[in-house]
Amino acid sequence: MPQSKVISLNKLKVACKNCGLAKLCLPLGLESGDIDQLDAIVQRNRPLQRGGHVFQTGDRFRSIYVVKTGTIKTYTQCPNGTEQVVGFHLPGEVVGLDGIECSKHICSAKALETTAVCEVPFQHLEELTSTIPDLQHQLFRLMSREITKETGLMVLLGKSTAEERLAAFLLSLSVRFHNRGFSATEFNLSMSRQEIGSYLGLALETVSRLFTHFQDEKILLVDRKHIQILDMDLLYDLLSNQTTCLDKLGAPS
Amino acid sequence: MPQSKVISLNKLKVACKNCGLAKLCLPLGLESGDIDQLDAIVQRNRPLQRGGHVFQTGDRFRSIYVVKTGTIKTYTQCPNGTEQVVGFHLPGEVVGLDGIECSKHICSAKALETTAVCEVPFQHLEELTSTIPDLQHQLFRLMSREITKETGLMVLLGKSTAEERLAAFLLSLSVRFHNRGFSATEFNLSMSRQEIGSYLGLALETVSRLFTHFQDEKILLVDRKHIQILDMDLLYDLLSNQTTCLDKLGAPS
DNA sequence: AGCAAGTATTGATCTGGATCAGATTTACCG
DNA sequence: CGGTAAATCTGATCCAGATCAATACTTGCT
Repeated sequence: MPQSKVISLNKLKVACKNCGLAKLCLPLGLESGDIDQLDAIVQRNRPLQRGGHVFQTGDRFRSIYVVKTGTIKTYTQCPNGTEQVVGFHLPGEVVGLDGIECSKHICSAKALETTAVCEVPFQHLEELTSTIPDLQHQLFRLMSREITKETGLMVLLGKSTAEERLAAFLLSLSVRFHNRGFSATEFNLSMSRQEIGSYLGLALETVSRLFTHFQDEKILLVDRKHIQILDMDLLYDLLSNQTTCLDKLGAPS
Repeated sequence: MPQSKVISLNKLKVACKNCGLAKLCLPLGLESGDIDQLDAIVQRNRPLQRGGHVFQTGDRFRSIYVVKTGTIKTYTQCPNGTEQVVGFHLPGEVVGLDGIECSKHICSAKALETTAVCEVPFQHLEELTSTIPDLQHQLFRLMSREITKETGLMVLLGKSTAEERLAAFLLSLSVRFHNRGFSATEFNLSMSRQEIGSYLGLALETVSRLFTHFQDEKILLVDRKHIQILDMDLLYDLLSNQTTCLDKLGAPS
């Protein structure tokens, strides 16, 4: 069916094929024709405002979502009202895989800033993975990464000091930004101290103090949400007796 | 090809079809013929002695493994020599999924007692999942469960007190034993206090003291590795202000 | 602009659980 | 068996980080 040129171009522009994140995302390792098939099932809805939910705890599981631009945090709500952050998700990272098991989401996902996500209906995806072995393999790899990432965080939470946790967190962000073509040494945090603390199992005051401390040590330059890493080596040194390699904290291999 | 009756019977005996764990394992939801196909690729090697390794960190990833009898612990080694336990795996639970991403294992898996595992070569499994949608779905579910399980543990490690952690651990074991047809209130721990502590992010002394404390409170009866839960309700109460539902700590939904 | 509400910093104090140390019990093995 | 190593328990001390508290700084709202 013929379509107007304008629409075609528009579609082309947002296609997986032309997406800068393709090598971090589901299309990795796929042939051109296969990417087109994947493309056909991906839904690109209008971007979420800060605070908007991708899904919430208890929602029926229908799709997985890939962050295109912006940042997503995933979190669970405790009975006493407090929330516990379980992940921060940068462009190219998948959210919602937790929902497969019970056909409903067991955490909530909300945008920390204006954020665009690609929605991939899971039933369609499963049909595709049956016929495209490379896609199946890539989905297994993404899920496996999710597992290793969380294992790494468990180790970090189980054993490390506050200093080591924040260092690991910053280095993880640094590596992930770098892999997405951004600076490894200078970036903006899209999450609050409170959220960082919740994620790392620390009080927000401790996070704040550590930023000050890292600044005193000339490791960082901190201006509110803006972070500049002055001495990458010192930051790495803080992790020297950790198992936790950065690839287990969200950096792709 | 005809085979002697003895061998046939023998094979039948260990077939997935006749395995009591089938409903916890890969065959869940599969039709009879499909189970046979799965069965054909499963390798059942001789049981491991206590301390024997299923795989070690850095090993090339070839297979995933399902515990048939016994217990497996997975752990990582820190540069300073200490080890960090990342999981305990009971019959019907899968180990090795972490290896998919980088084609090598990022943790080690060792038997805590005499343990039999079913080895499932992953390449063969991927070929099968392409042609058996139910099997593909079940594998996705198992991986999703792994993710939610670890998320639950992260939350536990991030926020909870020592008491809450041990309570959650014991209840998780209780539920899992129960699902496997064993008593929910009386069981033997196959791991040491040290290993429990490592897993829960606690010192072994703390674990020991908590067992004593739970016994004083008439919640448990502890005799070395033998545990009897006297008051299940009190144990649950300790978790009352936790997000962590037990299904996130390894209990199937 | 000016108020209100959230967010961050900094200081003072307190405590849960780590660490250190010793005694006791249990498992292993020649 | 007895002897040695490993695991467990228990007590005493200490400290990293939580909690409480007060003060700024930011941001949005009317």
